Amino acid sequence: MSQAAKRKTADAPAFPKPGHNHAHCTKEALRKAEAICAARKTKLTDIRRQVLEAVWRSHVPVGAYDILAQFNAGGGRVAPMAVYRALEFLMDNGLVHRIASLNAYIGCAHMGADHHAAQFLICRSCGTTAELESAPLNRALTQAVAARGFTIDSQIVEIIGVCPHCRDAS
Amino acid sequence: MSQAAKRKTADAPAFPKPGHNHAHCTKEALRKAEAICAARKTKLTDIRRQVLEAVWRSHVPVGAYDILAQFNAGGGRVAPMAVYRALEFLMDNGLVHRIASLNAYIGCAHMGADHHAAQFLICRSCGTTAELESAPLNRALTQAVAARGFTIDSQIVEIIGVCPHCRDAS
DNA sequence: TTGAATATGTTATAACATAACATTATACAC
DNA sequence: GTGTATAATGTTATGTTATAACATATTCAA
Ligand SMILES: [Zn+2]
Ligand SMILES: [Zn+2]
Ligand SMILES: [Zn+2]
Ligand SMILES: [Zn+2]
Repeated sequence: MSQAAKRKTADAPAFPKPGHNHAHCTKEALRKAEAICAARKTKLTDIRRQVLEAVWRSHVPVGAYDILAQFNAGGGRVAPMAVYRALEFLMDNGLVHRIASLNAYIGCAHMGADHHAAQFLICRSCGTTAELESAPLNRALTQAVAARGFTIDSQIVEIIGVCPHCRDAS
Repeated sequence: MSQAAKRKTADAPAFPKPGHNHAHCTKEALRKAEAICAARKTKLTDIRRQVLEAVWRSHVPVGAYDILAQFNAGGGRVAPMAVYRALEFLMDNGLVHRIASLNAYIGCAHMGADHHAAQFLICRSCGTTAELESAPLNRALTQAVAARGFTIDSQIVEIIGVCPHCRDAS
């Protein structure tokens, strides 16, 4: 394998496939979340874990009220605040991202990498959303912003399009 | 002037200054909007023009209900739908952009350039928001996305930070 | 001039998010 | 263990953003 190919692969992990073993994604996410909270001495309480699990049900961003509906499906009585507070905790701890263009939330695919500067690919066909993580893109962005004399705090990068699996299926 | 400096200048137009002649910005925007609508054979009706003017009151993105409040300040009775419909028209015609991270709207700084793929710098201090328009950034983004097998439809790029004027003032 | 398309008016409601304050749980010093 | 401070959750209400559905008016061309 060439160096170029290696770099490309490193920059471009696979887009989540329709039939993949998602139980594994979820299990890993929960495991890492426990580890991160332990390391940070923050508490992954019941409701926070449940919200994290709800967010990891799939690779499609989920709305706060969708999570709420899941909780209350069996006659529960959870209030919106509880969900929003859990989401805030999870975002503060780098376990979940908010997708601004969808008003929805998704599990962080790079827990522990300490990036509050994620970039997303959002399939408008299946909804699957993946983190991009491209070093060249980050460099270009940093440079373009600096050239304008602007000091960057945070960023929202959400690319809407069609994922490879939906493209191949059509 | 060197080629490099020219390129940099071309890539990095000035961030809107606090004391600039904003009446000129507004006037130009309205003039271009008329021209674009004429060319596209779409109608810049009264309410649409008024919403466009409201959006151009400053370089700070404005919320739909803020626009509504302006209209109704003198005892008017405009409904939210009217504002949202006008905004939809203006966005469809490339005259206004939505800032997803703020749920707010801003006049397009490059009318006629046919870019539904704008990128924004948002000052968290003064609120001033400018379009970025960086060719290297666009190239990096296109390439990073293509490397993932993703077909891009549209993008949301919003960089939050501190503008040069606020930085210098602090 | 009449019919189709476009634009606006009107009412209601959906969808997303936070404020404010009460209560309960946890941890830690004493 | 007891008190006490902090963190977490519960509860109620409300704020904010956006759209659905249907009625009416305007425009424009055949
Ligand atoms: Zn998965
Ligand atoms: Zn897809
Ligand atoms: Zn101006
Ligand atoms: Zn500023």
